[in-house]
Amino acid sequence: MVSSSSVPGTEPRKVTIHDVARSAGVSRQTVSRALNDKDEIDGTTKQRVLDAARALGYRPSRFARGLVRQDTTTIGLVIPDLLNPFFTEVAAAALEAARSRGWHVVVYDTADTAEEERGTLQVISSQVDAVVGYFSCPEDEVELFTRGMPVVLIGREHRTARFSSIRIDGEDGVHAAVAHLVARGHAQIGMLDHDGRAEPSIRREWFTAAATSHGLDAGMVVGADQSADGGGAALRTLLTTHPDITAVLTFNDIIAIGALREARRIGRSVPEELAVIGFDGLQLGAVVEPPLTSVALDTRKLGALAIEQVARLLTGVNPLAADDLVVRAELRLAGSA
Amino acid sequence: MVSSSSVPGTEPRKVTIHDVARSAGVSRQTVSRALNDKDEIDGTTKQRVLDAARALGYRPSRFARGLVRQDTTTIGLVIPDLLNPFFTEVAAAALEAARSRGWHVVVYDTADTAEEERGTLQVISSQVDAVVGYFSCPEDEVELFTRGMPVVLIGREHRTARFSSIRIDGEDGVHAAVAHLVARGHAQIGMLDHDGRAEPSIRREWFTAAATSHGLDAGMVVGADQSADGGGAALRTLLTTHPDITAVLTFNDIIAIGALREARRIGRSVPEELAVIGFDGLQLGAVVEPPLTSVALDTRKLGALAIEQVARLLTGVNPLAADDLVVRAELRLAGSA
DNA sequence: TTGAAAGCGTTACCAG
DNA sequence: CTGGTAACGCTTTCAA
Repeated sequence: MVSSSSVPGTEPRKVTIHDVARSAGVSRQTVSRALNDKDEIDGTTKQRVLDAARALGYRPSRFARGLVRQDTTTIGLVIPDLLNPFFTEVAAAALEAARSRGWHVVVYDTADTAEEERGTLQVISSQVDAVVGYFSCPEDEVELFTRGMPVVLIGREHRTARFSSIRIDGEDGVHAAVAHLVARGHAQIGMLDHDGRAEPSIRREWFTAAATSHGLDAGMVVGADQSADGGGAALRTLLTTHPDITAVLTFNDIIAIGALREARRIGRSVPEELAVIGFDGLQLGAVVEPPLTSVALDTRKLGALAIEQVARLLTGVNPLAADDLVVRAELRLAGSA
Repeated sequence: MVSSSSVPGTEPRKVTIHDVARSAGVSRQTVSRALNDKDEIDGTTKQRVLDAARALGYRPSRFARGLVRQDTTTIGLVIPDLLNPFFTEVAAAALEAARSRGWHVVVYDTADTAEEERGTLQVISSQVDAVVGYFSCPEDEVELFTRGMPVVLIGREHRTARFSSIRIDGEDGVHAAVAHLVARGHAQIGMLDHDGRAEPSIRREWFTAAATSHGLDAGMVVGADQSADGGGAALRTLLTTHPDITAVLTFNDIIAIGALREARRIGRSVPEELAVIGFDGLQLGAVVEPPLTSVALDTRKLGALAIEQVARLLTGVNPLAADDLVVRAELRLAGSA
């Protein structure tokens, strides 16, 4: 697939520490000392070595160095789509948490395809010490490739989990959202769910439970494509079949933003004539008009928690139990509901 | 799930290929063969080795492996703020381009601080084969730490460049934007520039040139904080001092989106009473209402070009010249102007 | 089919 | 302050 472009003879042999040593007329040891800023070296010698190194364009091999001093930790961060603001936020949070530990993070964007995901799995184990992220393929497969390497799944809404996984608990948040709407006098509440996956989302289940507990019809749900356009289209569909709906919850903020836009287009003012509540609490929700009310997730905590668990798994001390690997979503009021 | 003993000080010595070999009663290379799916091995032996490896929780050292077969390329991607949608898009593009080459990408988010940038520079050279990204510190410093490693700067709007750098050329795009506004009858056009850096931005220079060439007042410029709120505040300031302004260009889309929101708040309809044109052409511009007209950059091309140049630098064949390392911005009409 | 030996490029540990 | 020598963990010859 990828042709390794190699013009014969152009490939310059890699300059090693040995070459520098010879060029500077010292031993490899001394070169190492000069380059690593050790004390036990004469100033003149050091300068001579440094000059030689520069002249030769020498760069130490990260592999050789890593082999001998086993102190660098690199984790692999696997996300389905960096352009999806939710994953962007999680990634940023994970990067920050990793950086504070001095870790390096290799990021893999699987483009939401099983193929890329598989490709990533194949290569990742030879590049990192642990994996954090999101996989949609069967856990067996993930386990197969990651071997004994620590794996922390983020926000995977699955029931079984052989790995550590950070669970997102939106039950209370969604309940609060529905309660809020009811308190505002809404009696017909719909939902724009996530389309695509086979089974109904767990977020929908939360909605169903909350609506039911308030004695509402929990059946006014349509699937939406995971995009703003998808949210708009879904809202249109929903209002066609259920014209008396006055409020909608959505699978996530992207869909909610699309619904917001659609509402404006069809002339229903928000929140007066249509209340909209998203899910995720993205920063993006603050730039739309009106600002989006959302069942908000603390994405920084999400990322930080994942990295924290990786750290524990890596050292083998006190890994967090499933009950502690939870991030709870909370209703965050803004202008749209 | 195997939990390694969680007693402090019990840090288990790393399992090496040697341990597996001994456990399976074979030599090290036989283990290597089994693990790497080579043909020259008996099925039974292979299974025995695999079992032993699994039982011991063996994972090959990526350093040792990398040392002996030098075939993996890892590049470092340095960005100021992953949460800034512009950099998100660039990062996604770079990831995609790197992935298509089978490269790994270590991402560093410098949080827009000189300190983190410096920290990154210190460690990056020992982790990657080349660097792509954005630095705000003096180029001398960058050079000092990156040694002879290929470095490609993205969209750095500086005049001097000792490294390869992808230049963003918005001159024609901004000219087209101003021409468009003039054609629509706008005679008072302001700009919301980027605040913060010392010198005026090059984007402002483009605006000045374009406005002047149309015989307009190019002096109606205020600085804006790089955020939606900043854009809103800046618009307010601008309209206070120049109430007759009917159109604004902005340093980037984030600021423009803030301006859009502010316009709605103060009751000026867009584009009828105030035309707004952003810069960058972010996907984000499509979800606001009205959709944002923008001098758009092809961020995918930006990322792809950077990776392409890294590839050439790495192999040493035909590196692109400065003239080819340019991404031109183009006016993309939408609803806001 | 398997094993012994020779590196890969670097740093750590002792000598001098 | 400097230089041998021995790892580090793995893969690649080359023999057996």
